[in-house]
Parts: sequence; structure tokens; C-alpha cells
Amino acid sequence: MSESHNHANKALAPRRHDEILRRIASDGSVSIADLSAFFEVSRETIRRDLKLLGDKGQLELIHGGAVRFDAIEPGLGERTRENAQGKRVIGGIAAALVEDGMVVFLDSGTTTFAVAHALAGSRLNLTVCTSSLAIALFLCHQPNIKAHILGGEIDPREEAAAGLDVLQAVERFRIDIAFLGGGAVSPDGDITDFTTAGSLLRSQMISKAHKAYFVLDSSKFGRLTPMKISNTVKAAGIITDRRPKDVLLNVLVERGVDLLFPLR
Amino acid sequence: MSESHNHANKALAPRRHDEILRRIASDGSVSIADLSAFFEVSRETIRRDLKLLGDKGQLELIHGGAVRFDAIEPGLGERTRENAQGKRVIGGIAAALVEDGMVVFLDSGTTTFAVAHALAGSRLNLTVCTSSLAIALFLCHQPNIKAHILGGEIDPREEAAAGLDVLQAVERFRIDIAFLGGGAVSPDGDITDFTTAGSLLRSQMISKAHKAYFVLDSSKFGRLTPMKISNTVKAAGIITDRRPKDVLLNVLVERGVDLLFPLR
DNA sequence: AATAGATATCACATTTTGCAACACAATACT
DNA sequence: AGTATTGTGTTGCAAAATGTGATATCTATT
Repeated sequence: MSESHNHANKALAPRRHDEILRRIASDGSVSIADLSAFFEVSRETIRRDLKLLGDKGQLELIHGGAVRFDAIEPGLGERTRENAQGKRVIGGIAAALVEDGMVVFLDSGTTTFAVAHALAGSRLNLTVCTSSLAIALFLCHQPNIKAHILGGEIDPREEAAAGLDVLQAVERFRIDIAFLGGGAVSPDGDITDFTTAGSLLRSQMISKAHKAYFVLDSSKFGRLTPMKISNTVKAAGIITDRRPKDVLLNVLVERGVDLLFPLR
Repeated sequence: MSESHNHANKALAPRRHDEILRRIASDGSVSIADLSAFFEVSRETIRRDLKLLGDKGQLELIHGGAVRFDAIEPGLGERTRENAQGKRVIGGIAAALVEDGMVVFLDSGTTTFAVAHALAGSRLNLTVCTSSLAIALFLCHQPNIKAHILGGEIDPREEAAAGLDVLQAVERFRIDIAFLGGGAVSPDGDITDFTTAGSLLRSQMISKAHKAYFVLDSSKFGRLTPMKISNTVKAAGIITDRRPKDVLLNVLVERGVDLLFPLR
């Protein structure tokens, strides 16, 4: 009942979690061996801690420890192969929304690249406008597609034009349908992004395009990234490859978001 | 936080991969010996890391290490190898004309790509503006270079932005020095081009840039292509890899063209 | 082309880590 | 009180990562 420190004991685990997150933030990674030595607890305990934090999307589990999310993010070629199947599915759904003669905008990102593949495979005659160098390079060789690149400074991580120039360049287009990437979908249904520039471009596309969809593979759900994309869900649908968890799904439909995923 | 710096952190493969990719991006190559010493792991381990990254297409394995993977395949790949040596020479001469802090324009084409390589190899801090997707893709990963892409419709043959949009996009830049490609140099000293759009862009660059040079490897001399680049030689120099025949050389100097080629 | 030195490749041994089931203690709940 | 819940530790075994050494291959230098 009324023992001496009822709150203090409870704080043990959270204290570890704090320290773990602190280390992740400052060093980019932690190892189970180090942590279990530091806290003088068994490796299993640390493993459980990490699993818990991992499920909350605060870090990424790897063999022998954990790393910061964005630490594993940069590799572009890597991301491409990651969940390739899911991305193909998304590409298919997206392409089905497109009609002959449309002007399509494709954001940078590996999932949107999958959409590009699907569009190339369709026989639709399209004009595609993109900020991604790789997508432009790929699509310009497709006979059914006229590719446009948006000008601007190149962000090496995305291999795509970024910044204010892009916002201006977009102004010159009339976009029928836009497919946007995003960093994550937070547990309360906000679509978020890694950078300010990215989130700006995306919000602008939502208001600019006749229709706008986010393409987000299932690994993005429940994660957290810093920038919120304003007025996100107001005008946009989300295309994904797996039915989200019920909690999240309810939040999203409640907000009136169109949610497209394969029936399985 | 007593002991925060433990770079002797155990293993954590992704951490190594991260560092390896970082080095590949910034230095262009890594050696197994260096890496195994740095991470204090066996060469085998590094070898396995590299193989893994290599299989994912993030780098290219070579004897003793790995180098950056230049993803320049489609169509352009062949032309790139053509007279590669000559193009390297031209790149070197061109890079010598560039000074720290300049804003450089690079036209599309394989010879200008060689210039891009040379610029990347120099330690100069530059802003490079180009219409070529491949050049932008390559340069954006160079630590000393800020890459800009000019927006516009993509010409599949050149894999570069073309058309009126590009002419407008260029207007927004102040260019210190421009390196232009070209289809051919006619026997009477005119620089000519394959397309109208191309010749337009090039003439515009000549008047727009503070200095403008054509980079033309020796195979271009004496050829003929349809479009004449107006006011060509007025303000431009020509960089090439071999001294042209005397007849042509005389015509050119008579017109007051700066002609740069290696003394051999 | 012949040689030496460095590097790659392969198979196998060793170490580290992951996972799951269960035991045990401390705490919370009614 | 008793019982459920939660957090931790322990154990055994499977899986993964790493190290080691013998042998094959490459590169450069002569």
C-alpha cells in the first residue's frame, strides 16, 4: 500500500528511456551492450526498452542496438529496394486514378518513383512534371510521356530540386493530379515531413492541383518527423499498401481523408 | 552524462554503412584497408559490408575498395566512352579557367559532363547551373558544389531540359562562366547545332554569361549540322583536345576566337 | 612474362545477438 | 488479505555477425 517511494520506482524505466533517446539524438546510435552495462541491467531489459521505443517510432531497431530514424534514411538506392513490393502496389493504385491526357505532378521520393513506373507501364498519354532528377531521367525515355523538370537548387539527399525556386516553377503549371511523398503519418493523423522546404512544396501542391494524393508506404505510419505539412488532410487522399491499424484509421476517416489501400 | 563519447561503440553495421556511404559521396572512393583500421574490424567484415552495399547499387566494388557508382547508362553511356581521353583533357583545361566562388553554367552533353568531373575534382567552391539531368545528379553529391537544375521539358536524346522554359529559367541567374556544347564546327568556322532550341539556348548563354566557352572534342571539327548558332564566335572561346588543321585554325583566329588546346 | 606483395574468396570456428518461455520479485488493484 | 499486473532476470537454443587461415587471384614492377 503506502510504501515509501511509489512514484520513484515507476520512474526507473522512463529514466532509461530518456537516456536512450538522449544518446540516440546526440550520437545517432546506441548499442545494447553499452546500455546494459551502463544501467547495470540485463540485455533483455534493454532489448525490451528498445522494442518499446521502436514501436513508438522514436528510433529504428537494428542488430545489436538502435539508430536514429534519419540516420538510416539518407541512402536513396537503399530506400528504393525497401518494401519494393508495397511500393509497386501503391504505384498501381495511383496509376488507376490517372486519365489520358492529364497533367501529373510527381514529388521526389522512392514511392513516387514507383508511381512513375506504373504510369510508364500504362498506355496513357501524359505530361508529367516533377522535381526529381531520377524520375525525370526515367520518364523522358517513355514514349507515352512528356517529362518536365522543375528548376531549382538540388537537394542531394532527395536528388531533387528544392527550395523557393521550385515553388515558383510550379506556378507555371496547371496540374490535374499530384502525387506527393511525405516523411511520416503521426499517430494523430498528421502528415509530416523532414524539411521545411519539402513541407512547403507539398502544402502548395495540395491547393494548386485539382486533386492531390499522398503516397505513403506502410512503414511511414506511426513514425514521427519534425515538420507538419499544413492543411494536410483537408484536400488530400492517402494511398498506401496496407490497411493501417484501426486506431489510426479511425482518426483519419474522422478527419475526412480519402484512404486507398488494396483489399488484400 | 559521464562518458558520452564512445566512438569505440560496438559494431552496429548500419553505422559503418553510413560512414562508408558518406565517404563514398565526399571522396569518391574508399579503401578496405582504411575502413577496417578505422572501425577496428577485420577486412572480411568490411568486404562483406561493401558487397552488401554494392549489391544494392550504392557503390561499385573495385580491387581494394569501392568507388562511387556513376549511374550514367542510358544511351549517353556509349557516347561518354567515345574519345574519353580527349574529353578528360578538355575538362582539365576548362576547370583551369574557373575560380573559387564562381557561378558556372554547364550545357548538356558528354563533353560538358567531363567538365563537371573536372570541377568536382577541383577543390573550388562553386555554384553550378545546368540543364542536364545527369550532370545535376552527379554534381549534387559533390561537397564543394551547389547544383541547380534549369526547369523545362526534357529532351530524351540529351536527357536535359530544353525549350523556351529553359531560356526563361536562365534569366534568373548571373553566370560568371559558361561551358557550352555544340554539334560541329563547319569548315568556315561557324559553330553549328542539331536543333533550333539548342542553338537558341547557346546563343543566349553567350550574351548572358560573363565569359562563354564551347567545349568541342576534335571529332566535331569539319562536320556539318543544320542550325547555325548566331553570333557564335563573337564572344566565345573554343576548348578542344587537339590542334585543328591549319586551314580551320587560321579561319578561327582571323575571326578573333580564343582557341584553347593542349600543347602536347 | 615473371615475380613479389597485396588483395580476394572460401570454408569453418567463434562470438555476439535475438527470441521465447518461464521464474521471481515488486507493485497495483478490489 | 489475496490476486493480477508489471518489470526483470535467467536459461537454452537459433540466427547473425565477425574473425581466422588456407588458397586463389589480381596489380604492379622489373
